[in-house]
Amino acid sequence: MVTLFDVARLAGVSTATVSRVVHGQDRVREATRTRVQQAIEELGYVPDGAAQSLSRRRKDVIGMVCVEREVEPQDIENVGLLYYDEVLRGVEARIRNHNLLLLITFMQAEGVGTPDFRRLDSMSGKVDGILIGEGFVASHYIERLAARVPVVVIAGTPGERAADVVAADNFSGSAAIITHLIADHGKRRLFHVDGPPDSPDAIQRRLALEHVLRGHPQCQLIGSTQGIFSVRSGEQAGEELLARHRGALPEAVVCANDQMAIGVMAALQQAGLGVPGDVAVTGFDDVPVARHLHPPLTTIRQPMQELGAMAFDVLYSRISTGKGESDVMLPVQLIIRESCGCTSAPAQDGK
Amino acid sequence: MVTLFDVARLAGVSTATVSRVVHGQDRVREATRTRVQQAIEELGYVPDGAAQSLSRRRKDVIGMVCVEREVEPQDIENVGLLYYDEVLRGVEARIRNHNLLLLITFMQAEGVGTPDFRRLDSMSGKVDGILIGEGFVASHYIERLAARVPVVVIAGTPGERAADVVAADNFSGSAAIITHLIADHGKRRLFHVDGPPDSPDAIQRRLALEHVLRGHPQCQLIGSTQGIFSVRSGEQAGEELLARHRGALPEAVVCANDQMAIGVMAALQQAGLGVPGDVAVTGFDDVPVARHLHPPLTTIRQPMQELGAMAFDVLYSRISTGKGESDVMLPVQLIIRESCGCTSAPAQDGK
DNA sequence: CTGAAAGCGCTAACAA
DNA sequence: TTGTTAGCGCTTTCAG
Repeated sequence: MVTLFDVARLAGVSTATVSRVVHGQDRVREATRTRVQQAIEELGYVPDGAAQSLSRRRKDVIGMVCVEREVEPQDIENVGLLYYDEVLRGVEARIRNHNLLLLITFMQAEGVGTPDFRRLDSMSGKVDGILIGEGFVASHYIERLAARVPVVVIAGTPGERAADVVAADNFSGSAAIITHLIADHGKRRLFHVDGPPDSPDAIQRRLALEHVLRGHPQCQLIGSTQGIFSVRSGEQAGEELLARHRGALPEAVVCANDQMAIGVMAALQQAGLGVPGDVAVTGFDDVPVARHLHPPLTTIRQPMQELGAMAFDVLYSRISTGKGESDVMLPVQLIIRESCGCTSAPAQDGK
Repeated sequence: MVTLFDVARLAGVSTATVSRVVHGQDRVREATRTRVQQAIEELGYVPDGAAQSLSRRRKDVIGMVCVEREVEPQDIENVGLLYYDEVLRGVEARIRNHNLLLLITFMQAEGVGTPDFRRLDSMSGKVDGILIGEGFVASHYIERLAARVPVVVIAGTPGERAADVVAADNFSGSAAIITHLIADHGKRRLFHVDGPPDSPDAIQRRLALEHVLRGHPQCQLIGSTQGIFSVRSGEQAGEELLARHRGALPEAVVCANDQMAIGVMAALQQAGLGVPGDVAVTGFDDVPVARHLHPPLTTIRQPMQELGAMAFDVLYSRISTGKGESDVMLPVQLIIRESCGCTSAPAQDGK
């Protein structure tokens, strides 16, 4: 391995000088600089990250934990992936600008057992701060991490003790889409495909549903079922709905996310039902494929990239200044397409 | 920051002993061990990764470079994401078993300019080995990295000088799907939506197309256009096709990947054409949503997770033993659904 | 403008 | 079984 020392010897200077030219900060005589640079080039020298981190007391690496709910590892459906993709993009964009690197790890939501635990600890020793990709990691867990490095939870429940939280305004979004169904389409009989009970996002969305229904006594929730945010679980929800309410179908199925909406639509169409003709369906998130579905999915756009970017900003500010904003909420947007019963997508769609 | 030394002092032992109990390898008297563990617990000690790496001369981190082609940063369509998701899963599964961590970075394919270059260098100083997520990074680039750590290229062109290459059998897959179109559906007039010119995958797939056509003189390629593997570029390809061949449509559109097939189908359907009624369409990759499209997409399944897993295995073997397999090719599978004109999906579909 | 030298926190001989 | 100690490669005062 080529070290600073090797370069220094070849260039006939001290390691301090080499370090200076590598970082371009301090003033070094032009002649010396070029000589050193030649040596660096010739040797193909690249500084050792571990040594730098140790010496600088700073890793220049941010950790991101992506929590997965998947139970059946063989299931082809990708659960939270589309979600993380987008969040990740937002984070990455920022990371790049700050010349940091991203250390990433996936974790099972359940089985918060020893192995995953140890992985997180190990991560916490290699990064300057940690982003938790979804807010349903146990608080004591978070506290343990936060004892070592700053932690920001994305899509978590505001009020986390040891960490900052950045989330989208799920409540308003959910209320908006349900109100659209009721007020603009006159839907009365609703069916709800809920998300996992421990998901802060799902909780807010459900609360909004209940809130809106309370304001519209003429409407009723004819049934509901719980999924795990995956396409497959949406399909199952659709089948269950069919089995239970074949005789008197709901007028609209409100899904807690797009993936499940995809599954529900598939199940409905499989059974020969038309969407939105026979039953309207709505999602939440506006994943990239939502607009390409048949019919295009009416949903709520979460600013997922912004979520990632904002989470990073908060984390970075904690890291560098020690200060941050403990609870940030980002606005969402109703995206009207056709699965709700609207006939053509208004300009809101964005393109 | 809590250090080994702090723990040692609190427990009344030397740092070496603490190190021993942290790693559980060496023999330590039971009483001492518990005393040390209590101290660790009390202080919330977690070893510093940088110091460990420096001392052990090993980072326990694998780097992964995801190359993106995206030109317009504002474009909502996610280009290679679905692809990387799957590959990443394969890699992650292995990483996890080996108790390593994953350092990940995204890079623009174009603009192989200074900024990205520096990011890669910086990564190479923080990892034990690097996985390049797609094979169209310039060779001299790869060589530079490979001078420091082992490098494995996923979906690259076999024969890379400085690195090992792991790829799917694109040629056979492409040949199989086109042959299906010609032999089983009697398609004669084909249109090709090609991938980026510098993509090894796209090159193999195109070569297979030419190869098959050569064997079927009665068939003709009525036109072709080049996309960048994104949904948007597929849409544009579809529009272009429509503009150029409205009068005499092709019988089938062969797309170099699923994303573009999605775009093509959207454009065709937008124009009132039926798929596969008026025009058959095929993809390549079998991304998770392929089966949920309308019609379900006939495509080639690349074993993407296996690609990632295999790439990791090769890399790991290079890292630990210095030996590896320089060119590995994984088999692919024809997935017949409905977009090719078949009426129902045979059992091949997998579920 | 450049060099010498003291660590950063941990590991791993080697001694005891 | 436990302690001592010499680094790992780099940054950063502090002198010169």
